[in-house]
Amino acid sequence: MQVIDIRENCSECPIRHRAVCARCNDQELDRLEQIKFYRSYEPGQTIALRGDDMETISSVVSGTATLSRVMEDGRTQIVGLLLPSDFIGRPGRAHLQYDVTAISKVTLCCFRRLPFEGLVAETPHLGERMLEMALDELDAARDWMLLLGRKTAREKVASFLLLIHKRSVRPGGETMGENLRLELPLTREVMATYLGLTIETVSRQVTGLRKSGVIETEGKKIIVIRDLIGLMTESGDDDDGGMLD
Amino acid sequence: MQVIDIRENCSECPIRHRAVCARCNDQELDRLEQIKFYRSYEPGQTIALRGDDMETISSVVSGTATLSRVMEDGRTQIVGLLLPSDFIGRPGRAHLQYDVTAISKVTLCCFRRLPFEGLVAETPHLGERMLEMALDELDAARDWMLLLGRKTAREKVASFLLLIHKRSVRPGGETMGENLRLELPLTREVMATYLGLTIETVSRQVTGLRKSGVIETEGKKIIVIRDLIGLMTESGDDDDGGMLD
DNA sequence: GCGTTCTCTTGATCTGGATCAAGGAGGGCC
DNA sequence: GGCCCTCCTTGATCCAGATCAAGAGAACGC
Repeated sequence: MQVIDIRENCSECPIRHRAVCARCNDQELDRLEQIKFYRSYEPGQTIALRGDDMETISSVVSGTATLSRVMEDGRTQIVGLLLPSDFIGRPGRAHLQYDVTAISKVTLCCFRRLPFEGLVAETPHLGERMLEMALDELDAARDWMLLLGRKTAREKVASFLLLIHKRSVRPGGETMGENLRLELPLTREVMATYLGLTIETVSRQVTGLRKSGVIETEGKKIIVIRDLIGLMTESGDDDDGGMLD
Repeated sequence: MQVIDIRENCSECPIRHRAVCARCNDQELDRLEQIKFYRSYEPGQTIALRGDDMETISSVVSGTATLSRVMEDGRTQIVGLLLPSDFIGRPGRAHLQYDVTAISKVTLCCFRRLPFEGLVAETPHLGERMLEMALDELDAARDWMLLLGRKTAREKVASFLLLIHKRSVRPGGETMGENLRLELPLTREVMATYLGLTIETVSRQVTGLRKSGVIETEGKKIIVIRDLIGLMTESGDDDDGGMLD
């Protein structure tokens, strides 16, 4: 792990309008800017472990990390993917509940917890945004509960590809809606751990989706969606994908 | 559904110190008291459906309700149990994401959404408490993801009994820690829908736990925990059960 | 260039939990 | 009391996905 000295300007930050600071005005942003610092991690590196003191909380600026829970015998479930703008840690709790691991090169924008909590108390925009983000994550977690509890392996893999598609469209909005070429930020193993499957089953289902013409693969990490509607059908979700407002 | 006219006194409310209003002082409570009203529902009754306008948000005062997600072909996953003090609805979103169903007689303490949102904006204690509750629910949802994705049927049923045990101890704290006689507020079918299992598997696992001496049953709804440590072992969780602060 | 290593794919077999199919056991109601 | 009706239990069988096993690429170091 590396602490980076360069203090970049918040107003040019790539996650400025989606992160916890999204609603802050210039003055509030100044205060955050004064206490922030950056850290970065290499692929595979542990960012934090369950039970660790959470002295700092942070936002993902770039890269992908996972939030996971491990049973004593080693069985592991990823309970959240952390993509740019996602938040790590929670105010008011000193210990982390999950393991956090970088799966690509990750840069975090960090704050010491106590000063940040003070700022939240004084800055309604920050508290509101934290609540909104927590509720969005709660909805995402509950959707994932449906996936884990009731979907078939095929539906799980299709749903996962749609999730990556949905999240990869957002950043700049470029070529919006037709960004059908996905670069998976995860290995098959991470996918399996997220989907509640084994690596072999994930591999077979990707092959199955390819053979049925819904997707194409280029190497291991690139998936091209050939038939978005077909993929949505395979995912078992009702068309709308939920969320109208 | 029945709207109840009697305006009970908040300060004597059974969920006063656990619900969304837990942190409010007397003055704040007065303001809430002015806009609240009660509704009650019979077992099996639908409280709200996915996509409904959420004109009111509410807290569960008594009884048990479920939050569930249904696939087009009928497969259903319960994504949350709503016990007394739990909150239904979210500020800032007009449409509900899940179906809400009463599974016993349920009484809700309701607020119209827009006035409530106004109050949240002016009452930091309310916003803070909402954030805390949302984050607690997020942790619970993530723990459930581990259960759904990785636990065996036996572990799921044992974990469920421990969950009910944990939640049934809290209310008054009476006979704390030794409240080993559980009255299940759910049928086997609801348990199965919550655990990502079928009703037959739940039944077999309850029988299995009984035959191994960990629990005893009295009729269908009463479970007596004979060996709490054994039940924890069967649940597959590490001993501590997490959460130290 | 060429092992070495890591990840992914594919095949064969096994198994936990689903599904299909009968009862049993209360409990409410006349 | 007796008859439904609902919920639960138990047994028999099936099957999706796990597990076990063996390569096949691709990436990397030297």
